[in-house]
Amino acid sequence: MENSGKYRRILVTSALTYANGDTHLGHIAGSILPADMYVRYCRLAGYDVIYVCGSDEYGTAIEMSAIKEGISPKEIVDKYHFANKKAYEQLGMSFDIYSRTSTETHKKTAQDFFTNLYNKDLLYQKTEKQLYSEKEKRFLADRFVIGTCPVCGFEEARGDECENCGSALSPLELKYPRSTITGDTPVVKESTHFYFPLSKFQPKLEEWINSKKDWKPNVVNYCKGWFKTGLQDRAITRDLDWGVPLPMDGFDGKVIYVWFEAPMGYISITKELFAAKGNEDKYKDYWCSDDTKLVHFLGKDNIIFHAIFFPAMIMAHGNLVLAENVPANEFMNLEGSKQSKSKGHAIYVKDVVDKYNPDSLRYAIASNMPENKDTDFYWKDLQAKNNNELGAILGNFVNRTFVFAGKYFDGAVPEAGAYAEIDINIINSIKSYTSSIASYYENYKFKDALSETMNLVRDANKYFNDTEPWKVVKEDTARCGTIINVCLQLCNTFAILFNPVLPFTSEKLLRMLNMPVENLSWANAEKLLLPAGHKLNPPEILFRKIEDSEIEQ
RNA sequence: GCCGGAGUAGCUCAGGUGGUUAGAGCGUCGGAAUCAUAAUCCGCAGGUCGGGGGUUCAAGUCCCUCCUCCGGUACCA
Repeated sequence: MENSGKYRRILVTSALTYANGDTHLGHIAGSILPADMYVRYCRLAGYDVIYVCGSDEYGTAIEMSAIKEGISPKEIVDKYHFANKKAYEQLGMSFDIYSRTSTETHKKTAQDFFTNLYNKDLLYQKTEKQLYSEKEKRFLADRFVIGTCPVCGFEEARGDECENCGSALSPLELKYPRSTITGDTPVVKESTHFYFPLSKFQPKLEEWINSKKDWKPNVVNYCKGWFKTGLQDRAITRDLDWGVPLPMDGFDGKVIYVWFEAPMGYISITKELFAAKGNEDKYKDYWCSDDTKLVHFLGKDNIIFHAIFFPAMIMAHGNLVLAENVPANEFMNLEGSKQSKSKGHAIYVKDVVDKYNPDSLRYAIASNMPENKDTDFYWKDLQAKNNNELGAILGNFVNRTFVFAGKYFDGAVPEAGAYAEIDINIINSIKSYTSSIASYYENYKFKDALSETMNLVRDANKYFNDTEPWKVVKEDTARCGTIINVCLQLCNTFAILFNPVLPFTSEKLLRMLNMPVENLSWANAEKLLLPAGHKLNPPEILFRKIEDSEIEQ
């Protein structure tokens, strides 16, 4: 396998979920499901892999949500952290740990990181004018100031941009500025912040990105676009209450800026994972060794942080591993327009996970994953994929096989006699599919992996049709036994090959086959593991039909 | 405005370095089959590849231009 030479272990992350709202299918499609499929594949392949994720809990937007809902930031993040953690669990996401950034471990990790750079003299301070609300006693982020656009005179222009004429603005340029929260008029006040010298790292970053020949072109080109304009230094502190305080005296009311501190969550959460196992220092095996393959899964809105900012921070730090790949996805829209928390146009996991088979949701999303461009999720698509593909092709094959075994072979695996050519062909195609699917997973081609897996099931149905066991059983029971034996072996293969995308179905199938979960390994997918005489459990329906009435909403 | 991505069959999507009749799944229609959750299998039909211009023996693919959508644009993360 590809990582057996250079890499000894794999560290997979999904973009941390910002804890100011419920997670929706857009998050799942962009950064969570592809990572989960990849990780599940890696486990089956026998790799040493860990999968870390969690809630991103600091920053202005959390404070604003708190004000809006009339509760404290802590209450906000508690509410959404646990809600989202549960939602992911219900969808079968197999994080080794799903934690959060408001922990002591994270605070210490972020502060140590800051101190490390500070002691190397990499950071510098700069004083700038900002808008300050006397009433709220806080500095206002650009987007929380509105006023009259100096260019076109639009009266509702935001501090960062005028929606009317499209001009990029600074809040100091606005005429008649006011706070979007209270409406009061802010004053100009000076504040001193630490800056990270991003510009210094541009040559190293360019060299690094240019060496990545197997990255997606959209990610590479996006970065090159930033290089072309020239990277600028960036503030890494903010005047805010809700965040990680600076690890030094004399900076009261200043916290580490969330863009700088959040990605360190990957590190602190890994620490937590091993601390819980009694050896926190083991995190270093993953974060401080060159033979770790670090893979960040995320949506396109996050490319800048994972392909430029965070790598630069890691270069500055000097003792951490850089990403081996950043397979960014585009967005999954809903019924033709983008999903958005603020507009309420989204499918929240919590609202659908009880209504539908989680595997059907996973399948519908994975088979239309936005790997190359934005895609659309349609309810009728979920229904069609569930009924016409999962139910009709996979469910039906398993069901017709099990019913046959029950009816004619006493619910046990019949003996396989001499194989006919048609038997040998399907057995051989198990092997070739197993290896081609593996290579799709290795290369982050999840849609291809999935359609290839379904193709094997299509072949299986064709095999069933062509061998006509319902006729053969009347003339030649032994031959029929061979056919059903092959079909049952195929079911066992499906339990393994579908595990990355349909984990619940995979388990169910194994139960029906009366096979131990320990058998779940990629190497076993191409083996004919079911011995003759092996007793089967009664079949269950794998995918119930979704009726028209259920999706009309 | 600037940087990056996208626009391909009724629907959802694939189509490194330009090369014979542009692919798949689903849907539609026709046929076969009847073991099975009326589920399967075979076949037909369906596209002037966003518009316009150019390079070339040859363009979905390269160049120019225009339109539309998405992301970023450094203080949302």
